[in-house]
Amino acid sequence: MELDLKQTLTSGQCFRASEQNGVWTVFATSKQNLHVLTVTQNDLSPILNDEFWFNYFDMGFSYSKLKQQFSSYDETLKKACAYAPGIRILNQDPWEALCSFVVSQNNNIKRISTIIKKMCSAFGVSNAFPSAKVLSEASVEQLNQCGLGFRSQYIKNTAQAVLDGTIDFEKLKNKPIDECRKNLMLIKGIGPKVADCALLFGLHRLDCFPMDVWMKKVMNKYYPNKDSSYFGQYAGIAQQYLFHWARTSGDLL
DNA sequence: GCCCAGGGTGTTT
DNA sequence: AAACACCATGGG
Repeated sequence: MELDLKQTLTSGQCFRASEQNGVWTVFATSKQNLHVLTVTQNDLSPILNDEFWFNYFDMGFSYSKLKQQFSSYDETLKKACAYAPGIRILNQDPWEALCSFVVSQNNNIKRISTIIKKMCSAFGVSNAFPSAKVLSEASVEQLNQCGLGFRSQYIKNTAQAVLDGTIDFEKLKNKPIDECRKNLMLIKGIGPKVADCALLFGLHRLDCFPMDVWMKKVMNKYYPNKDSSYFGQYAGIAQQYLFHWARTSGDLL
């Protein structure tokens, strides 16, 4: 079914999935409600038979056709697609995605997961992702308890912006991508990379092309005189294959 | 001890 | 506009 749980859930798009003895547990938010998934690679029916999780894993979109196209672009992208062909772009809650990638800055994936777990347990209702209201009202000292460090104030700024309407995810859905990025970057603590991740993983804007340290290495080495437009309207998906390959395969060394 | 991590801000050239 | 220090924190 061209969904690989491990490849998708460890590719650094979401930070609340874990595996034990082959059993995956995923926590996700929808309209401030917590969804919990328990699933194994051998039996994906909990995803295929549930409307929310079907959409979360983007099961309505054909990745195989896209991967064929990508593989004709160049050898690097072909290798990245073949390395983890079961990756799909998740449809995450916009608020949770934005928050998560504010946490991600100058940070590593394991520590991001730990921090978000602490945030959910400290500020969330029965382990759900904390609301914007709760986080905006939390003190910097309380947020620091989660290990946020210098990002505590950034989280507060972001939460406040969502509360007062400076950021309105519903409106962003109908706006051109440049306008979306500009809007998000009004907040102190949200730069181009965090904005792109929030748009790609939270609002499913597949043309967004987040440039983190790994993607900068990839672009410098393999695409020295190109930019994201080279990858077309689904550049964000190409980015995800390239990112995961670069970060975990060791081929870049 | 140093350098790095799905970066951003503020200051200095 | 490009280069740089600084930002907390844990792991290598």
